[in-house]
Amino acid sequence: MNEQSLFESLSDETRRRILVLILKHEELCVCELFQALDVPQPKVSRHLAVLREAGVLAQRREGTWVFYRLDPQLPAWAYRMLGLMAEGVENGIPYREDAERLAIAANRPVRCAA
Amino acid sequence: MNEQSLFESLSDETRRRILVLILKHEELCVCELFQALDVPQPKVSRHLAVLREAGVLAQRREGTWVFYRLDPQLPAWAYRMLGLMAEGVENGIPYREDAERLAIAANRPVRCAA
DNA sequence: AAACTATATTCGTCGTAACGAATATAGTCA
DNA sequence: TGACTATATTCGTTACGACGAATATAGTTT
Repeated sequence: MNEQSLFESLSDETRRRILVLILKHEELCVCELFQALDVPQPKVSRHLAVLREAGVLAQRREGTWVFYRLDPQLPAWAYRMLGLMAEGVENGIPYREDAERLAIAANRPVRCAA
Repeated sequence: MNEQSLFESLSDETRRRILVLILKHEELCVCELFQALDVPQPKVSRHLAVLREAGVLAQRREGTWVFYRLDPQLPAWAYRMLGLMAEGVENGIPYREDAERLAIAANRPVRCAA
């Protein structure tokens, strides 16, 4: 991760919305994200690529699904910064609606309890 | 301050350099800033205008000098985020050099001790 | 008033980021 | 193999941000 690409990542609202959801849910797949944000799938994929190439997100494939999570190599200060970002925005528009749409999204991958 | 303009502000390195210096020194004038960053004065003024219009910085005039400081109305989460940003970058290039150039800048306004 | 210092703005140009639309790739299952 | 699901990429266009250069404004001093 380099500093410039981290802050460029945060300058786009779609990417902040993705990050806020992932911060709260640890790991999400593309189909959960584009339904939650209510945007076209290619748009989410392009922004996920930006976040991946910036070293902010890491990906993991499982069958046809691709799961995204925070890159474990993210420096501590950056991780804490993302937490404050989320704290600052998560109660506003459109973040609250994103969380609600995620809850009712279709075809979500099954997750084991603990 | 609105969220979008805050993060847009942080996406430019020149603006981050300005913010890191102001976080450490409370208040600086334009002539201190452009000497510390080693960039043309109009460039610093333009970036200061962006930060001011974003609600990140506030200004105060004193004679011909204009001093910039953090906007006191900045939300607490944003203020703490800027602190983490500074912590993350201040030991790298070009932030460390900025601090050194500020220390030897010419024509700095006189400040009273305490 | 003129001269001087400090700061701000305008202008024209250029690079780049985001977009919708279309299409391509990867993996699964019959 | 072919159908199907999930995800990624390319293409052409458009909007916007940053820059250097030049100039304007504001305040001070004589």
